[in-house]
Amino acid sequence: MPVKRGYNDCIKTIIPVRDFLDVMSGKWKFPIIVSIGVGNDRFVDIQESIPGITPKVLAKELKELEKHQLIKRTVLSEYPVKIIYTHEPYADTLTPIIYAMKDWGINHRKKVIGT
Amino acid sequence: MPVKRGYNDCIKTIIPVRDFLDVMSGKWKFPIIVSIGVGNDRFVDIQESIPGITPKVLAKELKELEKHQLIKRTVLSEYPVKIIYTHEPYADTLTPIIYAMKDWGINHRKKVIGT
DNA sequence: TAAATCACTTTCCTTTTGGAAAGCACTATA
DNA sequence: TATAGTGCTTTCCAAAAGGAAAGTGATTTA
Repeated sequence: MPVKRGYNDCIKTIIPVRDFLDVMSGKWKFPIIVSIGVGNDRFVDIQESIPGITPKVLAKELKELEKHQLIKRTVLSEYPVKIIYTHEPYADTLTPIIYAMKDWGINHRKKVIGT
Repeated sequence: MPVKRGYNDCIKTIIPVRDFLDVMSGKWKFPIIVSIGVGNDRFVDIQESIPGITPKVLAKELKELEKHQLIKRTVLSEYPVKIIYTHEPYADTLTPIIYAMKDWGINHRKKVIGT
């Protein structure tokens, strides 16, 4: 006769992981954070540093990152008007995750090519 | 006169980060990996351990994770027929990322509630 | 007056993701 | 024969994400 089974509770890990994903999911947010992190602070510079991103998507993602207090938008009233994007300190908390993803990606590419 | 500007190259980080995202992006893959990791090996157990997931989505994501050699699907010919899902060793390479995401999520929730 | 620069915005469209509800195939037991 | 358990699949649909291409508005220089 079948033994009664029951699932193991993992909600204490799943909830924070999903909190993280709610903020940082999608194809573009990490590339944008990385680009700003290396010093790209202008819209067009960020755009050119990320292959394939369109201005529409970049504008939308920048707004979301600003909303979550990961980046700051500053208007400089010079000519031509400059707008610069910089990291808020909170963005630095993502650094360990970025390195972990980067390491995984490097290893994964080796694995896939090596197969 | 405007100073010539040029973007900083961050492609060596962006490429591996995107390789990672190509495999692991989406709302459900990490929760599924976590659930299997704590010992849920049956379809329905995994389903019940992840709030909100539907069987359609779970089936699709399990196939993708299997394709990427992160989990293994094993058929046990008992009655009733059992199918169990277990981690491949490769799934363990995600552990540091899962902990980093979890820590970030816990801290983020504190920050948001505390505001 | 025309052109250039910058930082986007707008429109239109396709693709991907997610979700609700029901159904199906198999086997075994009552 | 009817019912139950397991692991899905199917259908239909809505929402979100992504992309191509062109346009906008403010300003200043030629």
